[in-house]
Amino acid sequence: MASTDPLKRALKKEGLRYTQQRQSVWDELCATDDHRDAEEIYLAIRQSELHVSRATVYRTIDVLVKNKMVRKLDLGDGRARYEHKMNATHHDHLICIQCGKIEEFVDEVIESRQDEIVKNFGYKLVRHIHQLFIICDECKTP
Amino acid sequence: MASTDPLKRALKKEGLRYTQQRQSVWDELCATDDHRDAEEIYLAIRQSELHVSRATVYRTIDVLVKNKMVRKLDLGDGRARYEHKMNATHHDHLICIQCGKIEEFVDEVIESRQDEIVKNFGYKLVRHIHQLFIICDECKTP
DNA sequence: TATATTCTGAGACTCATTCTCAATAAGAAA
DNA sequence: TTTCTTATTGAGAATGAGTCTCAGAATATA
Ligand SMILES: [Mn+2]
Ligand SMILES: [Mn+2]
Ligand SMILES: [Zn+2]
Ligand SMILES: [Zn+2]
Repeated sequence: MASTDPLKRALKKEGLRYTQQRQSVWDELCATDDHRDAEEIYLAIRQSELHVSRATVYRTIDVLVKNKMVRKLDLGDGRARYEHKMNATHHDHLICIQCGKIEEFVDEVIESRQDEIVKNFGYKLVRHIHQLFIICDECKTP
Repeated sequence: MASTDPLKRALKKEGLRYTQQRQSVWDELCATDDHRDAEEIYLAIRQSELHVSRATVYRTIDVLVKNKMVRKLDLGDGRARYEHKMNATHHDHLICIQCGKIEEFVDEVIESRQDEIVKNFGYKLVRHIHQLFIICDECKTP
């Protein structure tokens, strides 16, 4: 019965126990499609009755990232951000350098070009980071 | 006579004084084409007779980055890396996830595709980060 | 030379993240 | 269920890159 539950499946695979805390971290990450940092996840869970520590939030996120349920983003502002990968396809990000707003983009031309570049070097692409920094409409002073 | 010296020109423009310490940081950054962190720059200068503090290394690098003489890179390993931009054209990086080796690439197709993506959103591209993580030949176990 | 201003270095500080370890909870076994 | 073993948790200490402070040193200006 646990095989359809991605959290339980991942924990079993890792030889880890299922706990309320781990469930709450995963639930909170899935609650929005935002790109939030660990503190935001921590505070959101604290809003509810459940008690979770920062350490547990970080530790659980690590498991989720390792099992490809969550993506970790480094947007250059000194703290990692996370987004769940439930029924999400690969995409990269546009970031407003003024307000931090994040938008997503996909471009097949770039994706295949990346593979080609790496192939020309004789390597294999493991992963990539592609971020476009812009100034969004609200932040543009006319 | 100072107008041909990029350091003196930048310092003048910023209303800052020319000092031995600032010269040494710039010299050390130009000494190699590597992508080094602040500690490496600091230690390299210390190898010579000149005394420089970490604070001054960081402060000087900030001035150089602001004046586009040096590029700051965030390769995801927790500390910033720097490369001088003397007679260097724009490029992005391939990084070995095993040994950290860095190689450079340029791709005009990707560069123009980026502009197009951003234009479709109605924005203007300020800067971008594009990193391809691979496993290099030496790190590949056959 | 005298005076005003900027720079510098040592080390304190910040802040996200990781670590420690005693108390607690999960789950296997009985 | 109760017991027993082991993993998990939380509080706060530790870490580490980078920043800040401030008194003394250096530089520019008069
Ligand atoms: Mn996203
Ligand atoms: Mn480079
Ligand atoms: Zn904005
Ligand atoms: Zn390698």
